[in-house]
Amino acid sequence: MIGQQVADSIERRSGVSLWRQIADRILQAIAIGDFAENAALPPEVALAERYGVNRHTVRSAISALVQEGVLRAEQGRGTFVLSRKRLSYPIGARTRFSAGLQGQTSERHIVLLSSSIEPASQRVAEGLGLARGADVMRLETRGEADGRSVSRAASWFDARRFAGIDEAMAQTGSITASLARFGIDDYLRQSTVLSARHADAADLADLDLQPGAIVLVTVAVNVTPNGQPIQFSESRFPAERVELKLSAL
Amino acid sequence: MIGQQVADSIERRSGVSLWRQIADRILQAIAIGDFAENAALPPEVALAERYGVNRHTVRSAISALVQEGVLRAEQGRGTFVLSRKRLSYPIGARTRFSAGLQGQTSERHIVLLSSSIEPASQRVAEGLGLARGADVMRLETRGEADGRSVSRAASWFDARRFAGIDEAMAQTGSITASLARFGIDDYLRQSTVLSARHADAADLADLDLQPGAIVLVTVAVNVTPNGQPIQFSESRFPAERVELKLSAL
DNA sequence: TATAGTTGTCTATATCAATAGACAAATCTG
DNA sequence: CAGATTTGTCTATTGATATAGACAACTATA
Repeated sequence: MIGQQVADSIERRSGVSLWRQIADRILQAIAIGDFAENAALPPEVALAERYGVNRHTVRSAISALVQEGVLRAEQGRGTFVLSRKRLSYPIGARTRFSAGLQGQTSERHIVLLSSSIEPASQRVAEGLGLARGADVMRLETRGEADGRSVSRAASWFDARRFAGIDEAMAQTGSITASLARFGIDDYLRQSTVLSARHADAADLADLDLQPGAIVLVTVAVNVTPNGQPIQFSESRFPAERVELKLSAL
Repeated sequence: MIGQQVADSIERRSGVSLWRQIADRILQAIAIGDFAENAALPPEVALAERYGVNRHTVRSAISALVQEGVLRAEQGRGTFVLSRKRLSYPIGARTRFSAGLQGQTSERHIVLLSSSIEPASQRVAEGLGLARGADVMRLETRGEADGRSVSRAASWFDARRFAGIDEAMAQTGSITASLARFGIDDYLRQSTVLSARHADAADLADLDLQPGAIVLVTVAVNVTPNGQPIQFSESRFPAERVELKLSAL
């Protein structure tokens, strides 16, 4: 047994079904590296014993992961790991989507899903240093790497200062490039608050997740080098595909 | 409706029961501040309609939260919010347990649960810059603030250099103070990797959580100012009680 | 080519999760 | 006090979850 892999049992009558808990464990074991890519999982009977459940329950977990494209089951041979480990997404003073994932993926970009102008809510106004109710431009975006959805975010900008930033985003596919059109050559991450929760219906659809998945949530403010807030954002990352690596810049 | 509170619906046949999903939503709404302390929740029928479920399902969610000490239900009057918002736990180059929570709580300390000497696993050895299998001291600790469990961690130290650090921890209740006894006046956080998952059986017991809860997981390395690794740790935070605030120091 | 080991399928049963409806009990308001 | 609002309790029914056992289908290997 590698590391301090705890032989933790499973919780009953928890509101989370046993098959989902086991699927979570398997996903995590893969992400941690307990199972190499293309390696065979232990046979169903062994897993059932290890988790203290019926073989059929293990089968439910596995079939969910097969559906999800993480595993491949072959009758008579075994069940094999397909999926890669989690992407490691760096967060620090200079967080950039594409720069951060360099080397880990061959292709990545941001897709603009929608944009709208709305009055600033309390927290958006605070984050951007505007009056509550002031016009803000809201961009809904999805980050993709190698065809997998790795993030889903809402960003808010001062609608007056950054009028037309939605078009810039659609054209460039990059926040950094879009801000450059408004004379912002550099920006820093001022603050990041991190939490986690179950994915809601919107997350499931946008990030192509299975129900019951967990998302990491960051709420952040980007500022110019001299401290003026320019972007307030809430991003959601699928915990099964992404981990956040904090660099203290 | 405050902010962009999405009226997101609930996922069926997800492996996560509806009542648990709704309990999660309510917890989150409280943590975000949608419901003030002592405020009344909307009546059960209203919640049922809002989430598109039966009233009994909402009642299951509420009774779980009552059990958990987050809500208080009073017949004829309504259901009220007891719990505080989430603690905001700072993470940066100088992360210290007690220093970080200053101002948010009146009382906090670290409890040493157990200690042992074991051979270093792969990742511990890498983190501490030791040979795999070298003796390391492992400390299991729980962080408490105002009587609530807010973290659960395993820490590893070079057993030769820090022989007896377990006793120091037991006496001082502080990592910083214990390290000082070994001539470490200052240390920095070199790296932090962040992920999230469902709480396992050990987490549930240690952090006094209800089954189905989510934990934030950080894996970190602390180093001396000149870069020598001294501590490798894996910490788990209950997502419903704690958020992590990243400071780019 | 046997045989052991593995995944796939079927039937049956018990428990949990969710819906539905009705009414009691407590509280608040006019 | 009367009526409206809200939580608490009960019964009944349906579907999802989990267990149990048996056997078929396929694969690898001695």
